[in-house]
Amino acid sequence: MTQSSLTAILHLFQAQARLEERFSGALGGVHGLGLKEALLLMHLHQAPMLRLTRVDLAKRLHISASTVTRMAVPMEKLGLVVRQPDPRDARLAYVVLTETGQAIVTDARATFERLAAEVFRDRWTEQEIVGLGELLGRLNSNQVGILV
Amino acid sequence: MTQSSLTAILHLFQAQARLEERFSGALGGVHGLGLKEALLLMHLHQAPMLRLTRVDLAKRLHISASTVTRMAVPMEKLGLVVRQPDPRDARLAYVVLTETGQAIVTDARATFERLAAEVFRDRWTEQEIVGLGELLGRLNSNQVGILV
DNA sequence: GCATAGTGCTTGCAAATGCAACGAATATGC
DNA sequence: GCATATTCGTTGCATTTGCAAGCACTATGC
Repeated sequence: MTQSSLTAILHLFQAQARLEERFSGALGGVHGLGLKEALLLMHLHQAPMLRLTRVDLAKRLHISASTVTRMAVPMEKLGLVVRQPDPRDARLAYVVLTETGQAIVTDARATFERLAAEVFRDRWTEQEIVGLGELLGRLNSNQVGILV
Repeated sequence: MTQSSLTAILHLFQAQARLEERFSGALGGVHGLGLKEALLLMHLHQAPMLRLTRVDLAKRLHISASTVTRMAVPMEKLGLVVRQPDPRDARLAYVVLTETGQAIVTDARATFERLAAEVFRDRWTEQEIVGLGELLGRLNSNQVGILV
């Protein structure tokens, strides 16, 4: 049991490292977005009112709040997101997806899907892909994800 | 097919982010090693003659060669690894695991196994863990991993 | 053999990132 | 109500990291 657990975890780390390289390059080339920027937009895309606070984003992306603050600046300048203070709680500053941002995120998601399909194109059956997704999903069962 | 592929990839990213947090914290607390340092040592541990060149390490760890150079410095000072030039090719500088390093890597691997087992402790059957490992292993089939 | 190309490693520099401290605002305990 | 604790967001600072350039060495083509 401990042997198979270690195997699974090490393979997961290895797989992620390679996939991140692959996705970062391709996403950056197509949309000028980094992988992390794309994931941020996708989180906003499936959030109620297309918005999330910065700490909420930080938790979902597993990065620090300061990084979210800094990532948001250039994305605001590009018009992908807008800063929106909360009228009830003056501490909160939502990051809101704009219409431009929605268009970009739709595009980025399509690229994501294409890249993901490529990963499994050879030697994978639909059932295996679904199985992998379900097992990994179970690992994230107490997490907030992008998927609807 | 593209939908299930996307699901699997997004879950993989999400799972890795959480596991990296978990493992980084625990490994650092126990051995004073970062996750990446531990993985570097584990790669050396299963390599022929307990050694690898810096570029080889970089490829296996999916980091740049300069990062390997810099990571090696403090680990040499701690006596975990030693620099060993190749007599045949003066360009090569192997990173060699010392006896101290072997002891540490054995320890770190035990910690790794314990942490990995914890991840799956609840709601996972042995068969599911093995299945996950095999599917992820297939994603890495053309990669050089740590596992023997 | 020699010129050229390629490889391994290091270093300078810039970008990214986390941590801790801070200020502002809200929540809590009494 | 008020004092204290907590939360959110930002900023300064240090650390980490990759990229590009450079140096030393080796392989290749002729």
